[in-house]
Amino acid sequence: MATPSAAPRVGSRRQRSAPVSESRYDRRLSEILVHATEVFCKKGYEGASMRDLSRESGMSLAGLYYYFESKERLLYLIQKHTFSTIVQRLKSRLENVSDAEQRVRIFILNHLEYFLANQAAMKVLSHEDEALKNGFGAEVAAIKREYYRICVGLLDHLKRDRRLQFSTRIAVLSLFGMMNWIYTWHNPRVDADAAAIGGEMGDIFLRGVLGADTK
Amino acid sequence: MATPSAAPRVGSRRQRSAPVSESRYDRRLSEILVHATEVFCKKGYEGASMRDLSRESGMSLAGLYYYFESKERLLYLIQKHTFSTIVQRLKSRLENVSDAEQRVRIFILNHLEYFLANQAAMKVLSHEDEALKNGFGAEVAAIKREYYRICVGLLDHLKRDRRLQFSTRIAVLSLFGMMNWIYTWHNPRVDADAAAIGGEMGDIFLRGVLGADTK
DNA sequence: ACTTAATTCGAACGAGCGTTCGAATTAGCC
DNA sequence: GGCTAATTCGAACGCTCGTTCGAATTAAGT
Repeated sequence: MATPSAAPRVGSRRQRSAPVSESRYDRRLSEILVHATEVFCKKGYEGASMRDLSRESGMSLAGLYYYFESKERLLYLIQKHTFSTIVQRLKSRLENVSDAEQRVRIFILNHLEYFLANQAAMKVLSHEDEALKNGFGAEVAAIKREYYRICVGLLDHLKRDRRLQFSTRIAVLSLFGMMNWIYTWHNPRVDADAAAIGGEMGDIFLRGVLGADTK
Repeated sequence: MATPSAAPRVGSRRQRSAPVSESRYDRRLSEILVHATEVFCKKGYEGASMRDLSRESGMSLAGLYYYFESKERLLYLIQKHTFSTIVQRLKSRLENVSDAEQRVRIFILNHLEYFLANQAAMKVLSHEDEALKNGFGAEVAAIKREYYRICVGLLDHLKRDRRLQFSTRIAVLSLFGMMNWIYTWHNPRVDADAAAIGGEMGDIFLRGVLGADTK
């Protein structure tokens, strides 16, 4: 989960960008991140205390600070990793597909699959959107903007191809709304899997925008 | 904003259900609720302190407790009032319309109009969904369920009328997602008004579900 | 086995939290 | 103007918060 590798004290940044093998430090940090994600998901960022995180991850309160310098940076690490991963997977999946409609369907499927497979992390990402201040927030916001721009690109492509007319902005944000809202209602014991839900949402959304012919 | 009227100490509930004229107490409580909504919207329920609320509303910290017995009850009052109002407005607007598609459009318009006219309150309602514990939470959840059931009813009506086939649950929750997500992106200086956005969303959503003919 | 560096922890810090209480102030009524 | 009840407030309560520090423990290299 954690990219850096093999340096001791917090604050001093790691340098090797290609970690040959995951160090002990990295593995432990990843574990903590997983537990922290669960706690942030359950109690919210503000509502979760460092003592909660300590209890959940089985490490002493002070021990946590060996791995990151503040609670805020912890949230940053979770958000950055989650978002980077979903963008990277999307890009790789889009590589071999050129049909405009198929590309939108892949976007939806990728988003929902990752969302449901990593519900806690994605809830933290969606729900704690404004929790990070200044520098931390800006970096995550940049990834988010890139992700948003990709979706805009896909829909503009579709619009051009089929000569459609609709507001790309509203369409993209509506689609994100449909998908992201899932964290408030999805129940794995009741609801279908990502492929099925993605299919239904894709049907509704795509019929919706494809029906918007040029007058 | 506050329904009760004309009793002094917190805890003792008010009785007159038809307040002839808004008492001083009610007016002051409403003011506090408005300011508190703003603060909860800006900093989140957990992130906002009673001292923040005191500063914003211009009343001393202790003075606030003359009007409600806890921070949690304050959130409850805000959520309950907001939700009740939107449901009540919806019902009155639906009274004179019988066409199934028109009724869905009214639902969307009502939701977005109220959302954009009371952005702070609706963000608190959407974002602080799980903040209330036990009793308080249950009562708000009941209103929410009623609102949800109304929307299910509208879509089932549409399905029956036009002999469509789609999952009502997914459709309803997708629609709520599209609409509620607006609190994360709407910018009054850039984006259109509720009628225009509601039109676009209604087009996408309705073409989406209306296209789902029985095979 | 010994040394050095990496990791973990108990205990404490000051600050801020939600809430309470009794006294002070104000408004409404004769 | 004086009385009563409604309203407001300063000061403090006990508690939890995020963070720090120095010492104790563990792992790694020789």
